[in-house]
Amino acid sequence: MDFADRLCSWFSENMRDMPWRHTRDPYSIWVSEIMLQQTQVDTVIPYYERFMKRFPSVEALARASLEEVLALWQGLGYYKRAENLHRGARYIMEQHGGHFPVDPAALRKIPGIGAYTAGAVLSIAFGIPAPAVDGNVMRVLSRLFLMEQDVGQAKSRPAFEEKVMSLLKGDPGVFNQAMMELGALVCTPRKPDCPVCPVNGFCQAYKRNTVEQYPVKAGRPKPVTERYRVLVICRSGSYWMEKRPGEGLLAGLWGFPLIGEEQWRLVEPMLEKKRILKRVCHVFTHRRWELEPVLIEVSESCGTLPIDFSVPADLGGFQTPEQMQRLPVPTVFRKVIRQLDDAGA
DNA sequence: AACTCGGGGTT
DNA sequence: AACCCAGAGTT
Repeated sequence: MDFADRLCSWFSENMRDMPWRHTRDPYSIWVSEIMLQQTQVDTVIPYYERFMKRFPSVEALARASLEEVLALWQGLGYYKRAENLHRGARYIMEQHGGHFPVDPAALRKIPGIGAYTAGAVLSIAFGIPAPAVDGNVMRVLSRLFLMEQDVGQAKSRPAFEEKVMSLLKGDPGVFNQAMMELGALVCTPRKPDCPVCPVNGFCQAYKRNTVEQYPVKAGRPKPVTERYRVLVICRSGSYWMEKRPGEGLLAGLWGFPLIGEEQWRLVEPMLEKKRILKRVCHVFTHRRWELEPVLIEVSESCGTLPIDFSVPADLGGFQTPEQMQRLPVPTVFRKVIRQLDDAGA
């Protein structure tokens, strides 16, 4: 039995059940792969179920509004993925008559499909031998072959893709998924379970007892802390929310106005009804927000606040709790809303 | 090549 | 607290 035989036979007996493993429909595989980018399987599953129920086909997704797609995506993170998925559906309708191209170069032109996702769709949906190299696969390969390339660097990718192709045999979709499953269940980042690994006989790092020295990866800088006051402006039971700018962090999502300390010092003395809520902390990959929410009650337009209440309704407005529920509001602002609820507001 | 872009699970 | 996750796009 060679490497692929052992790997795939282990996979057939140990693979987890996932909704997208019951189909080879390219649209279904595409949606799952986009959601799974930098996101763990158990986190994705409920989002995937809801998404496929609402948008069962490329046509259905292409017809939808971006707002509705973002609303289903809220809480999943990396919201550009949702925008690209939506754009991609319209692109596939217009450029390919609603059918997925079976060609690698054509797939790569679809927004949001990069080297990994193209390989995943080609192999899983179409059975084409193509490398699908994600973080799991790089870790497995680096241990198998003592690969010293930094897995965080783009220039390392070709070496990993070559190794995959040298091992690939049988059904490419099964093989690629088996490699990822091995990385997720056995060849884990810390404390890998080498004694039960079906391919430990092929693993050079296991042979030398250096498994935990792989993969090689440069460290990340710590998130930078930013502090803001959050203006939670209440007018007769509704709350002021704004659509964030189209670029940058949490682009296009809805939230409360954030102001720095210096601006707060100008506004704070002029406010009558205010109430400081419990601090909210939220960590992004490279930033850490420490938020101090301030509940402010106003009757009419409050000129002392640095807010323009006369913007178009699609850019900002007073929202009832029910309306807030339907808007795409990222987790950090949901945390603020939670403090509001806890405070009995 | 480096930076940006979320949120949550694990250890 | 550190690390990682079925990565891609921009600069």
